[in-house]
Amino acid sequence: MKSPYETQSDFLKTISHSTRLAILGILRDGEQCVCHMEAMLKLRQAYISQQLMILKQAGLLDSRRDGLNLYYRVVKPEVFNVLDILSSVTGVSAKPPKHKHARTACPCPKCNAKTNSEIPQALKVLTT
Amino acid sequence: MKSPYETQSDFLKTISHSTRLAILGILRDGEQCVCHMEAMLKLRQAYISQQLMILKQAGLLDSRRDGLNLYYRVVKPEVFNVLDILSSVTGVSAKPPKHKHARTACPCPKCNAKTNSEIPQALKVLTT
DNA sequence: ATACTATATTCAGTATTTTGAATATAGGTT
DNA sequence: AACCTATATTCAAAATACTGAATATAGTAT
Repeated sequence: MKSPYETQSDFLKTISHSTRLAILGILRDGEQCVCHMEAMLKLRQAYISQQLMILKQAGLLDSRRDGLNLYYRVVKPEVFNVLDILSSVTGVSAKPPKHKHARTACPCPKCNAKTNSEIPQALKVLTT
Repeated sequence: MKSPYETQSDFLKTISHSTRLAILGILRDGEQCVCHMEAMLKLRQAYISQQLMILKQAGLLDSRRDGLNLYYRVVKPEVFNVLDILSSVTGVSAKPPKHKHARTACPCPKCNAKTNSEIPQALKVLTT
């Protein structure tokens, strides 16, 4: 039904949005939960969720639940190739905001892994 | 003023349009006049001109006049890299329509070069 | 069961993009 | 100058995308 050009422009349309590009940027290093993006991007949760749905419906993302948290990841790593080329064409490389600040703000286990690991395993068991 | 993500999404927005992708596809082999695209794409001239302006204002194209004809070309060849990656990500490669049919329909000197060259140079001078 | 937490969905108003129709212009030819 | 040809511009209607506000849901813990 769809011409190749339409298929391609549909794909481009789903990623030609600054928030969605930022999300993809965050997911470069692997899966992340929604609350993490919320902290990094400083945007409302509902809004981020909307953009995640758009990316997911387009088949770019998939998600995995772990307890209360949902971790999103990029399904096709080739997407990152597009982002790379994009940086070179536009001359600007969009790095996601620094982790440091956001990590403290995001409450998910993954983001707090480092902090938690400072608690010795033996002690950790006791505190649970 | 503009964040890197905005710059990138602006670029993506200008190319995420099937007609504009088709135009870029046609310009892969080098500059072409508007009437050529008109014949290849079978779209109205005014419409193609609009899309050309969008691409030009975005800094992707430039044009050169030769007599009555205006030849457009892609300024940054890196753009083609984006198109290539795009094909691999989407799984569809968008080839421009066959030359053969269009060439006869396009009246510009460039497209009729082959036909004209069949007329011996000496004779050609006489016919002019 | 109740309450809480992380995430999703719906809806509506606004802004932007798309597309077509009509018209304008600039350069070339006679 | 008058006319033709190739291309550009303007305008408006229709379609689509963006964004925010409010609300819903699905797990989890108590």
